[in-house]
Amino acid sequence: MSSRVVLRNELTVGRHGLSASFRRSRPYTLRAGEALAAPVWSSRVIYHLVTGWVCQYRNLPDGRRAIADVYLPGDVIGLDAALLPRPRDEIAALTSVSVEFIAREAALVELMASRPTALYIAWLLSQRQRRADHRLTAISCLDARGRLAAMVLDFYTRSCRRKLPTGPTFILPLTQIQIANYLGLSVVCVNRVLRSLSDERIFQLEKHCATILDLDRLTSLAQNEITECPTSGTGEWYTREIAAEGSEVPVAQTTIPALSLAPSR
Amino acid sequence: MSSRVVLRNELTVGRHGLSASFRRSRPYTLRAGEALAAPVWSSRVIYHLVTGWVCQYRNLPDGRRAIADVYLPGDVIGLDAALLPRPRDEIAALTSVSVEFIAREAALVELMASRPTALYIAWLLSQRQRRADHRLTAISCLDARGRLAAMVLDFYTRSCRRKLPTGPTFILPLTQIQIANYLGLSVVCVNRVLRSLSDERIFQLEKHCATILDLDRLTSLAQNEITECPTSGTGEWYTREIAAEGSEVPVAQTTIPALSLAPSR
DNA sequence: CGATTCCTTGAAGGTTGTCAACGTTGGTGG
DNA sequence: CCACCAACGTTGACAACCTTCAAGGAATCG
Repeated sequence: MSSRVVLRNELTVGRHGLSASFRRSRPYTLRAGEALAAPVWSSRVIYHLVTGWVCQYRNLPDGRRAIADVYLPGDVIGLDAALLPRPRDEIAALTSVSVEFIAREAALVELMASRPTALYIAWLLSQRQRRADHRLTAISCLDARGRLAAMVLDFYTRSCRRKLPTGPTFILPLTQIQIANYLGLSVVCVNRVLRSLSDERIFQLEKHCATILDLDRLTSLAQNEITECPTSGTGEWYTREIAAEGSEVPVAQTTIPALSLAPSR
Repeated sequence: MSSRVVLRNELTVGRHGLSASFRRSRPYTLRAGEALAAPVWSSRVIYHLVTGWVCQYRNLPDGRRAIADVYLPGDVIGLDAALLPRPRDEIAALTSVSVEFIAREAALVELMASRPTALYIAWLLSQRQRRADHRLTAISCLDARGRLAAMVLDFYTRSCRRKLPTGPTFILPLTQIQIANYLGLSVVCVNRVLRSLSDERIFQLEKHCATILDLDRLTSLAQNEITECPTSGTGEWYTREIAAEGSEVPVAQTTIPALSLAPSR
C-alpha cells in the first residue's frame, strides 16, 4: 500500500519536473504534414506535444507505410528513440501543431538523475508500450471492423483523459489513407468499413469529426477488455487505478493448460 | 561525442547494477507451459531470464490468443507492467526456464534512484518498444511469408547477439500454433508457408531446429531495413552503434510531400 | 498403448487487396 | 469569381490470400 502511494507521488513530482524542463524551451509550431525534425536529429530530441496531433511512421522499401503511433495533445514524443543509436521512424504533424522540446541527449541523461523524473519517463515508456501491445493484438486478431472500432475507442478514451473537447462528437484528424496505414488495411477497405458502420448507425466520421452512435456495439466489435474512459477525473489519471495489494512471493508455478489447448485462430 | 560516451558507460554500469540486484534473488526454474507468476503478482515483479524462452500473451474474449512478445535468454521481463496498475498480459514459459527476479515494486522504485540503472531500464524499455514497432509494421504491411521471414530473422539476430548456440541451425522452440498467435495468422497458414519456404530451400524448421538456407531471399521477403547480426561482437552490443554527431538545433521544418502522396497500400 | 497435442493436407468460402474510374473538396491564382 | 489542381473520398469488379472446417497422421508422455 505504502509503496503504491510513494510511486503515485513520485510520478506526479516527476511529471512536473519534466514539464518544467520542457517549458525551458522555446515552443514552436508546425503545419500539417511537416516533420517534427530531420531524422538525423530526432534521436536526440524529445518533444512535448502541446496542441495538435502527430504521427510516427515508417516507410517500407516497397512504398508501403506503417504508422507506428499517433500522439495526442499532452503526449511526450521521442522517448523510445532517445536512447537508441539510430531513429527508426520519422515523425510528422497530422494537424497544425505546437511543441515544446528538450534538445540534447545529454539533457535526458541528466533528467534521469532525478528519481521521480526517471520513474515518470519509465512510466511514459510503459504507456506507449501498452498502446503498441494493444494495437498489435487488435491487428493480429480482429477483422477490419474490429480494428477500426478499437482505434476509435482508443482515440476517444485518450481524448477524454486529456480533457480535449469531446462532446457527442470528437476530433479525429486522420485521413482515411492514414487510418489505413495505421491499421494495416487498404484505403478502399477503410472506406467501406466506415460506410458500413455509418449505415448501421454505430459510428460516423465526417470531415475529421467523429461521432460514436452506439458505444456498446462499437465496444463489442473491438472485443475490448474495458477501455476505461474517466468522464470526470483528475489530471493525474494514473492515480485512479490502484492494484490490489498482495504477498510478495512471486512464484506461483501454476500450469496453464490453456497454453496447450491453444486456440490458433 | 562526449555525451554518447557518457551514455554508453552509464548503460554498462546500469546493466551491472541491475544484474547484481537480480543475483540477490534465489533463481528458480519452471517447465514449459508454466506461468512465470500468477497474474495478480506479475505487475510487481520483474524477471531476468537466464535460460529458456518465455512469451507474454493475451487472451481475447472470443478465444483467440495474441502473443505480445517473446523473450530469449538474457532478456528482462515485466518492466513494462511494473509501473502500470494492472498487468495486461500473462507470461508463460515456452521451454524449461530458469529466472532470477526482483520482487517488490518498491525495489524497482529504489533501482530508479541510481541514474545508470534508471538509464539502463529506460533503454530496456526502448528495446522492447522497438521490437513491438518492428512487428507491428511487419504484421500490417507484409503477407504471411514476409511476416514469418521477419520473425525468423528477428529471433536469429537476437540469438546471435546473445551468443546462443547459432551455427547453421539455431533453436526456435515455438510450436506452429504459437507462431500463428505471434504473427496473427492461422496455424494452417503457418504450416503451408513453412512448407513452401522449405520447398524453395529458403528456410527450414524441424523439431524446433531452424535453418536458414538462403539468407538473401529470406531478407528480401521480410523487406528488412537491415537487421544487423554481429557475428562477433562484444557483450555490450549497444556500444557498436553510434549515431553521427550533429548540431543541437532540433527544428528542421521540412515539409514532407510524401505524407500527401501517401501510398495507402 | 491410449490420450493428448501437434503437424499436415484438401476443399470451400469469405474477407480483403488491387485496379480503375469518377466524384468531391479545398486551396491557389488568374 | 471562376478555373484549375492536388489530395482525398467513393464505388464496382475481380482476384488473391487467408481462414475455416474437416479429417487423418505423427509424435510425445503418462
